Amino acid sequence: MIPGDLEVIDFNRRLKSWYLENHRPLPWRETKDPYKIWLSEVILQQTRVAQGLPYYERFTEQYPTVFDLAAADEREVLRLWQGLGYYSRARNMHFTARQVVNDYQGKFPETSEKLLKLKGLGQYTAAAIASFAFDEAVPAIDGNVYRVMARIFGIQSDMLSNEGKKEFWAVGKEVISKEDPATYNQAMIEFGALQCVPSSPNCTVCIFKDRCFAYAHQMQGQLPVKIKKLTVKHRFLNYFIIKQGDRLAMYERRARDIWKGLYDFHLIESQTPSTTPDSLTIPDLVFQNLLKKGRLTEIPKLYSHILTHQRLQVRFWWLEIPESERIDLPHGMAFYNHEEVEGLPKPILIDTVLREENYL
DNA sequence: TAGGCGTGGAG
DNA sequence: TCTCCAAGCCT
Repeated sequence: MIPGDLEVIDFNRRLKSWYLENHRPLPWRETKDPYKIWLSEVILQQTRVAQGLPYYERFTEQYPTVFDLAAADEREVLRLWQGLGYYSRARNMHFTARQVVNDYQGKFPETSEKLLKLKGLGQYTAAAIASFAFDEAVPAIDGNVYRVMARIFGIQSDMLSNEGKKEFWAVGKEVISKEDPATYNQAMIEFGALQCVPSSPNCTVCIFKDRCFAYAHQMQGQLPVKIKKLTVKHRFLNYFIIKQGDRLAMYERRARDIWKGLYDFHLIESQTPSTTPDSLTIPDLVFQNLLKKGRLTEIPKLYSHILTHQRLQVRFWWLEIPESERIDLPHGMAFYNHEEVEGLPKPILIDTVLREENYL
């Protein structure tokens, strides 16, 4: 199934001509600036173009150069990232911007091997930047490309296993155009995104239908092979929004857990869905004290929030403290006024609740 | 190395 | 309501 030299030339010619006619005009394709290409690649990791595009516009506007990004506070970067998910991408991106400024005089390394050393850049992203910005002939194999390669070339090894990845990589190195690797990589990705789509691809109009393994064997639904075992954990979260005047008590999530670096409220996790605060175990003496001093109001709506590997059932209470009370907050918490709360990076769930409660 | 890490859209 | 998944990476 792996094409010979002549087939590779024919494959590349067809692929490139398809790309030139069909590709979407996306802003990061209009530049050779490695900084902007890097931004776009990090934003687009596990993210659809439609979702990432507005973030790319905002980031390039707010931080036109790597120096601007390096000079920003991490909190500010996370706030701009809010809603995109996988927040470690933003933290790593900020870290790497500072490294590029401090260790590389603001210039990105120009080979995939060196790019790979930077935090937040894996095999795919390093190859993408190296080929798009510096025309290095390395295959950039993302989910789209795995799918295209598995189907056309009939590669049946598990794309999520290390062995499988090696095989795709080896074939990719054979097939990539040495004359124009940048366009080859863009074209493979775009072909997967527009033509060779995951479900129900329209193969009758495909330029490769005469030489596609999956089409010949009607295995579009079976390829690529992905063996994944995902266990979804159920969690029950109980949030107390401590409010005094217009100020809310929030704290930064620092543990190795979801939403690291983002801000939320006083949280009590329970093993079962809770109905009343009385049924919760409240070990925190400071918070027990607060409960006595404040007025507790339940937000009746039960929120469910779905992450890749967790299903959250979340209940919220307002805990309003009279302005006259002088109080201590649980450890690590601080009060933020309305404007500050708006400016803090928050999980989308927290932002949604504050909007529905007409606070934001 | 396998499991953790968000959010939103589509079927 | 459920499943899949979308330009993956880190530990």
